[in-house]
Amino acid sequence: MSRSERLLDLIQILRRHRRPVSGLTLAGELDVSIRTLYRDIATLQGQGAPIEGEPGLGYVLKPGFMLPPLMFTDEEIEAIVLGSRWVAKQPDTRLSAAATDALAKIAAVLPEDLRDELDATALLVGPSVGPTRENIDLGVIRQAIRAERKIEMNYEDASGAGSRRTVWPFALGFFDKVRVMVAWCEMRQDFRHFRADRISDLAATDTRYPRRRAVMLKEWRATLDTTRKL
Amino acid sequence: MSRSERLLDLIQILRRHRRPVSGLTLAGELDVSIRTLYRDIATLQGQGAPIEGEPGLGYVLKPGFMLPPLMFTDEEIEAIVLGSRWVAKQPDTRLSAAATDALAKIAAVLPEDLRDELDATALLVGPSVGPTRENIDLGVIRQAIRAERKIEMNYEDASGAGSRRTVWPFALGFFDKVRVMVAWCEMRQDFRHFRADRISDLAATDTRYPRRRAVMLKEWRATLDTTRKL
DNA sequence: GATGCCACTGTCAGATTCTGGCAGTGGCGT
DNA sequence: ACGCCACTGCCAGAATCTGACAGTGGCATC
Repeated sequence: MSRSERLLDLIQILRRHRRPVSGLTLAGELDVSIRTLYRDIATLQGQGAPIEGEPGLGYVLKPGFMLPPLMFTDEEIEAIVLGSRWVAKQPDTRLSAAATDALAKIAAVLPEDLRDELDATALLVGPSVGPTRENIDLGVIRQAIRAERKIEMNYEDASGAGSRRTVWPFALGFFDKVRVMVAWCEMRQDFRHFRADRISDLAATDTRYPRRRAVMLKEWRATLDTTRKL
Repeated sequence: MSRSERLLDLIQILRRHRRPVSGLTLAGELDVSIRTLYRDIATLQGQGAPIEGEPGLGYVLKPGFMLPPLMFTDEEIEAIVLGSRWVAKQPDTRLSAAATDALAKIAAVLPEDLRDELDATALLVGPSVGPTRENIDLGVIRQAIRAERKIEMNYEDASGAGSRRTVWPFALGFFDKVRVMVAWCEMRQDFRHFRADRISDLAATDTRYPRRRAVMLKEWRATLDTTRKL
């Protein structure tokens, strides 16, 4: 196994363990000496991987994605740049910032001439359609979805009636003018769509909901096959 | 200089020369022997770089972007996935396909568990707002922008009057319901916006327009500072 | 068809890099 | 004080990379 393959492997092993892992354990799994492991960790950190080591504990990899070297065509890069610019114009500030950061990260590693080309990418996104009346932080919803946590909130349905609900969120839909949370509603015991601008007093809980996000997403999609809304 | 650095250098050198370059020249620039150069080329090709060698001519790198290993946070990947999904829903078929391809390329190099996570990314894009009446191929415009070529077309302005024009396209704006080409109009001798759904009989020419795309983009942006439309 | 140019491959000794073991430092909690 | 562990410098042996040489085959020119 070549060195670069081993480095990718190391990242995968770190991903699997969420708790800190001792260098000795890692060295064992990779079948190299502890000395080499320290060198590998240093190399990865040098490449920007957010690995942290604490004496007495071990190593932890902060959650994230490591992409190996990758080749894109002009059109593929244009598509990614355009898409990220669109996301950057969304009202969800954290997601918007992430899109900007991602582009900046890509630009940072590119040679100068390609960076200019990125900047000059001729695809632009128009302004978003007027101010949104969402008064909640979509970041909280995305966070809850990632962690598979229940959410409590007040919701005002189309008829204007309000209610407090506990839901299991698993998707977020981006429409032209409105964002919609898709969740299992404990009250209705069914999938429900919640327009973000009708949600108030949102709070993510620490309670994990009992089903897997990906499974619920699949089931919900199946129920949509006829209506085909998202 | 380490081997991996040299490989990146090699790609940059190939990028600079658009004509085929002989292996001997490349070896000279990298300060390695020709034998090593052949090995490096083989390695890059193995990593997916579209390098082609022709006996009697030399090597050419097909245009594209090579990204070195890169680390993204969860939110940054979510932003890229969401953005690409949005682009994939755009009516421009080639760009839409490129977005899908880009996502597939990223998914292909990811370990299985991360690939699943990508698929299960909980951010969805709503359907586009009804059928577009564009009867031209936006891909032709994007191609002309990249190559800095003039375009000839018929255009029907807001008042309904039609005219045949030659324009220098340098940007493409994506709004909620309509796409707009931004170009220098030879007829008006000024920047003009052209709604894609009012363009017909579009044809890219082989004539290169006399100014740089990036410069025109900058100038045009300056004229917008007050109105702030894109 | 001979010649020149060039991509491309196999082989092998020597240069270079990587690796493992060892010794030692320092932080942290028991 | 002790154990645990991250982390560093050093050095000899292992693994890899590199350069030189020899040779094949495609293509165009003379």
